[in-house]
Amino acid sequence: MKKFIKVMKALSDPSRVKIIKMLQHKEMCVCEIREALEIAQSTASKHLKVLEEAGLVTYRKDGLWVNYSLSDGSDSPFAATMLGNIRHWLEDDAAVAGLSKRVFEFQRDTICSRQKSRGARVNLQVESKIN
Amino acid sequence: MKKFIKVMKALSDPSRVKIIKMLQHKEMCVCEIREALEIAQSTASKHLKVLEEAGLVTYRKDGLWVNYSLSDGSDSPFAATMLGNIRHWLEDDAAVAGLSKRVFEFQRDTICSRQKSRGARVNLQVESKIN
DNA sequence: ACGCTATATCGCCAAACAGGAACATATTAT
DNA sequence: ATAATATGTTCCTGTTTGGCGATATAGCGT
Repeated sequence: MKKFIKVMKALSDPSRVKIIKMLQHKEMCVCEIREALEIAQSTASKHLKVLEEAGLVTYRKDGLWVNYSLSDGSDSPFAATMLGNIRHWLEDDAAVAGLSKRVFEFQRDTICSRQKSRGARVNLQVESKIN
Repeated sequence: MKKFIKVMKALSDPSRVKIIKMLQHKEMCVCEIREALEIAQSTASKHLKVLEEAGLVTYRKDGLWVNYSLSDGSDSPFAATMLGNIRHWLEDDAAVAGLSKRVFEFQRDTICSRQKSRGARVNLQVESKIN
């Protein structure tokens, strides 16, 4: 029961559901998710922890970055089934559709300060938050 | 999204999940549910309202009693799918299994003061709570 | 080694929530 | 009409939760 409740609780928050919907399209690091949902970094991190503990997402460390992706569901049959359901669900939701359309625009190279390729800095959002 | 969140929130509480699992076996009135879960009447009533607003259960008034049963899911596709999933899930959960086994022992005739048939009063629980 | 940076964790606050007791409502029986 | 009673509603309380800022941690480049 506890595992089931954990999955349901994890899916009871719009931000977390949006994260799941975005991860359907690509692996994402925390800063990309933060940028997409326009929430604080600590908030994004906490949401991801909740999803991870429910068995809905996994992470893969790549140097400084932590790449989150949907779990294969081997941890929790509840999580596996829910991920399957949610894949089809909410496609017509305005917020979800908007994020899905823009999901490939959120790239760590342009969002975060440290750039793998030395392209121009376009991280206006980050700078404005500092002031 | 709001409807989806409502269903997930409704299923995020152990008491509500137990109610769903019991309703798989039979229609139940509030006092039977209260007795089964050992919670206050107001708490049971509130839980049922949450489930009803999520489209998971319906009620049918029968005089003084209100009989709750699982929704057919026509209101919410999310609710319909979840009810289908939960039907198989949690069967091996200790608390759920215990309730399923005893679900037919919780009868309004013996639990509540007013008896349809004028059998002996066996509502010891209610009386003890009054003292 | 040292700074820089992406992420995790901690402390805090406000809102939401589960629980119960008390009260309000509606229906039945006398 | 009056009493009895099953359920809904309204407070109140303690706990949980989502949000943020600040700090700690870990890995990279110099």
